[in-house]
Amino acid sequence: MGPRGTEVVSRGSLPYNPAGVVEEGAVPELPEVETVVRDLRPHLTGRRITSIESGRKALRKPWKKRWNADLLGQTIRSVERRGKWIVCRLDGDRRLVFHLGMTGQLTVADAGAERESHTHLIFGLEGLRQLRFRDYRRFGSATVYESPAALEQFFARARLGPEPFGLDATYWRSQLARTARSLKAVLLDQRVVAGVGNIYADETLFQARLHPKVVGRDLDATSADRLRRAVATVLNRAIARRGSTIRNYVGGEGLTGSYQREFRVYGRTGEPCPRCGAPIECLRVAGRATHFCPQCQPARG
DNA sequence: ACAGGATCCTGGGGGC
DNA sequence: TGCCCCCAGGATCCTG
Repeated sequence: MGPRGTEVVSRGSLPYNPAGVVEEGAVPELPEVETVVRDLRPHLTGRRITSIESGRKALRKPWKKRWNADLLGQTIRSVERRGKWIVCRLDGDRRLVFHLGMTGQLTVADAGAERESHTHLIFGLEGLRQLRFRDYRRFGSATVYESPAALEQFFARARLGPEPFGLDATYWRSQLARTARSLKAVLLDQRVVAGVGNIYADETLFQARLHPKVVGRDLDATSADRLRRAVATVLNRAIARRGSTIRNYVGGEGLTGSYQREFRVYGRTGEPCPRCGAPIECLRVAGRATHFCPQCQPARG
């Protein structure tokens, strides 16, 4: 049994409000996830989990009932980011891990605050606060790993690549040199570098002045280095703006990001390139809508 | 091994 | 007005 005052609630379904306004999240890539982590950290660190409520609808990975008992009464010791994953370290060495998928939101709210639709998990915290996980499209996940080794095994099995900051130049060049895939596909591949999604892949390629369809192994060392630096530059700039808000994405404190105002190419099809004025084009590359400037990002060169 | 495609999911928007 | 279809794109599974 957990400490006094704790409870496990798993009532099968949480209040659902189909008429409620769905606030579509931004696509959470590294800058958005980093913003959420920074926002949540002061609210979660040192807080004990006093109750857990899980909804009936399954997320990408189903929440296991036994995790309720596993986590109850445990204290959150730290909140970190790894790629697009959010990792909460608990005492007892367990890890509570979230992925926001496409539309996930992780926020701290007062226990009495209105429960919004598509809320799938609620962790009661000391001080009548709650950690809430919403995700209307349910591409996100919440998972518990029994030990740091178990979490590392999961990342290893997924072959999660290195963080995009301070990337080793030799590693980066070799990753590009060994692949026949497009640069767009390489940037989206979490095994090569962790954290980049569709928006920042396009912004990165514009920053590096490289065409998204250029094949990795065709890239010379100078261009490869330019791309490596562009990834960090673009992501850092976005973090400084608290990520991008498209429609109603909110960070962990309910605040919006502003990087979307600085998109150079993403979602700007037909608009003039901010560098040369040529109309931005949109192609399907690696299965994703891909925005680029045909003048600044020539297909060959 | 590698690359590309299908799958999951929901709401919004365009076409007729 | 309503229906149908497509689109958005994270990770992961499947196929060639």
